[in-house]
Amino acid sequence: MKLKEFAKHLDLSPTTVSRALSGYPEVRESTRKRVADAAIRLGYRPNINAVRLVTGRVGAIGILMGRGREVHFAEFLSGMGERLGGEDIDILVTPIAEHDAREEIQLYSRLVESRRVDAIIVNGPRPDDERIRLLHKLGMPFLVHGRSETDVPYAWLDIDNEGAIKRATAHLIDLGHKRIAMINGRPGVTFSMHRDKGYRDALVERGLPFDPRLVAHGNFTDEVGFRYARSLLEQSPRPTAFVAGSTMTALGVYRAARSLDLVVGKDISVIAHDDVFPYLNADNMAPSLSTTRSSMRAAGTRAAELVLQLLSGKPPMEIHELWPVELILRESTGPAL
Amino acid sequence: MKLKEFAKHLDLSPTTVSRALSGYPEVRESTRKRVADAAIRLGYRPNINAVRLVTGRVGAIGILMGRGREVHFAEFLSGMGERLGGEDIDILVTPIAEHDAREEIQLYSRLVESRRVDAIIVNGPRPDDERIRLLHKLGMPFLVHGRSETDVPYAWLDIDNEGAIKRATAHLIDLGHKRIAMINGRPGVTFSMHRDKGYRDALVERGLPFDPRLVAHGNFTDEVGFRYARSLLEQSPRPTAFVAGSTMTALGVYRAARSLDLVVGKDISVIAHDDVFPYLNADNMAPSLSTTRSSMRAAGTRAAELVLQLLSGKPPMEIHELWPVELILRESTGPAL
DNA sequence: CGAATAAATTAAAACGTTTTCAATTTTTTC
DNA sequence: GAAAAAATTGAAAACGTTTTAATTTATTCG
Repeated sequence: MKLKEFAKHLDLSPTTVSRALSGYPEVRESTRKRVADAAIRLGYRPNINAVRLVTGRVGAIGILMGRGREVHFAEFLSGMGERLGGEDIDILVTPIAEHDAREEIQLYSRLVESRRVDAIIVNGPRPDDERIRLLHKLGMPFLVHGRSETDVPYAWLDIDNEGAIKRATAHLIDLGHKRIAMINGRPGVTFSMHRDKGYRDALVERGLPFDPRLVAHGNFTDEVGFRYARSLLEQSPRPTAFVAGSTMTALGVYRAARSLDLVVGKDISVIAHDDVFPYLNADNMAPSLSTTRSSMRAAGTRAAELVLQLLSGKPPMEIHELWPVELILRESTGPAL
Repeated sequence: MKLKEFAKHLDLSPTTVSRALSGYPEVRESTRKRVADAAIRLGYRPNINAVRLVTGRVGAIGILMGRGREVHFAEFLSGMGERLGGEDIDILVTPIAEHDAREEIQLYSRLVESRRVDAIIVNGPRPDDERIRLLHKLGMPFLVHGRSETDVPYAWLDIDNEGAIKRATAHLIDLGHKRIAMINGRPGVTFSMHRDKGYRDALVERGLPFDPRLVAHGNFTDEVGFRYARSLLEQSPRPTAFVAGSTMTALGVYRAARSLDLVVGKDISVIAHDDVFPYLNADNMAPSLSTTRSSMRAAGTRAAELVLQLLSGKPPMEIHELWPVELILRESTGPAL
């Protein structure tokens, strides 16, 4: 059913019907009601492509899904959905093979230039990020999940990675740990660097030396956690505490400890950052895992909200949000032996 | 830059330019080249909304993301991306709060009626699935990931859950296990039922009784695995083997065993279905986990391919694909004590 | 009551392509 | 070298809305 026939049914002009449905003020209340009812009864829906052509709006937010962080991505997406539920705005996901930075830039260009989306969410930003420069240059509204030092104005939402890890590390030091290992995220990404800094600052502030051999970088997988923890624990003297990038990594650290007959919470302490995944609960781990916690899902919800603000004209520079991170102590941390 | 100006630049009609760019045969090769070059040089791209309006095609595949299976979903999506890379087809993700079946149907209707997508992928089908009936009725091309008994023709791609679990269970029986527990997926979903059947058939075929108290259903989480395994292991006599729905569930089973000082691979055996997640490797678990394996990512890639076939006119009834599942034995399975 | 104003409605012009049908140009054939 | 056939190009009509500008209808006020 098209607008024209639908309007004829109602004995109204397409104009009025269109306005009634999109809630413009200049249509009489009784008319609006009549139109709305009929639309439901007759199942009329505007052709979305026609609407998009004429309004120039697409009704979609774009987001690239890189490989290696699918879990985080899914949670974030799910959070976005929570906010976007009633909004008639879609989420356009472009999967991408992370390795190729050039391909990535091309995909962004395509997304922008073919006008497939109204706004873009950038995740995993780097200190100097070409994507941010590109989007700024092309005038596409975008929100960065995380932060960058790229010298253009941009909207962002981030958690206080530096503060969180600093606090976690300081806590371990206060427990008497002297050799504290850090299994961080991918190198080169801002949030990893923030975490590195937090770690380092805590050491320096309390007069401990910084030993680069105690710091590792990699994806947030069980495997990476295991491999690094294992090799670190075989050193002598071995670290007595670990700061891990994710609960997944912590899983690997636990496994490495077990494989060497070390008891977590006693022989070694572990704190990990927890993005709060419904299927892997820090409370449920054995022993329960001390964490710095910030919900990825909540970030997604908020990010969607901020993008909507961006789209309704709020200047990017006014959208800067830094979330504090909780430190939750459970059984995996204890005094150094 | 619009088609009109762009055409004027080239001293050609919009018609010819349009044809040249979309690769129609009736344009001279030299002209096509000239147009293509100029398009790149001047940065001309057709306005996608105009194209969509006139062609009636959207260039997007829709998929709903339910809660509780985000991990699987993300892998599947990532696989789709692999196939859709060069295709200029987007993936439209609509997150949804799983609980509400009515909401779900509404979202499908919206997706179809507002013509937001050219095809839809349905996941987590149930034996009698209203979504499938709806999509069929509305004439929207769709592919089911999994199977259903809904009485309409539809295209599907599924793995042989029944055969896989039957083989796994039979293997455990052959090892001498008599009380084998099964921690399956959500109840009411076809694949869970197929797995139940495989489990049951294996028992019956080898003359073991079926005890419903040994079967549990729930989401694929560490927590569900732990809770059920723990409570099952506290029964007497306790099960000596577990068939688990996912590696995540197996993690919970491992934990439950450890909490009761039971050794996996010795005191109890565990086989789980492995959808192959990059961040949780069955080989890396301790002990390494025996699995029935089928890559979710590969399924996504293939699903994308099948949808493309559907869109190019292949009849749904000719698209039925059942994948065999490997059984990989590792350290978590051993003879019954 | 009639003019002035406000509210509600409509006709027609976008929006930027693709595609049908017709016209033109080029190539082939005899 | 003209007629016929084939190849290439172009004009104009869709596609289904929203929005601008104009018109009609209702209300207010002196």
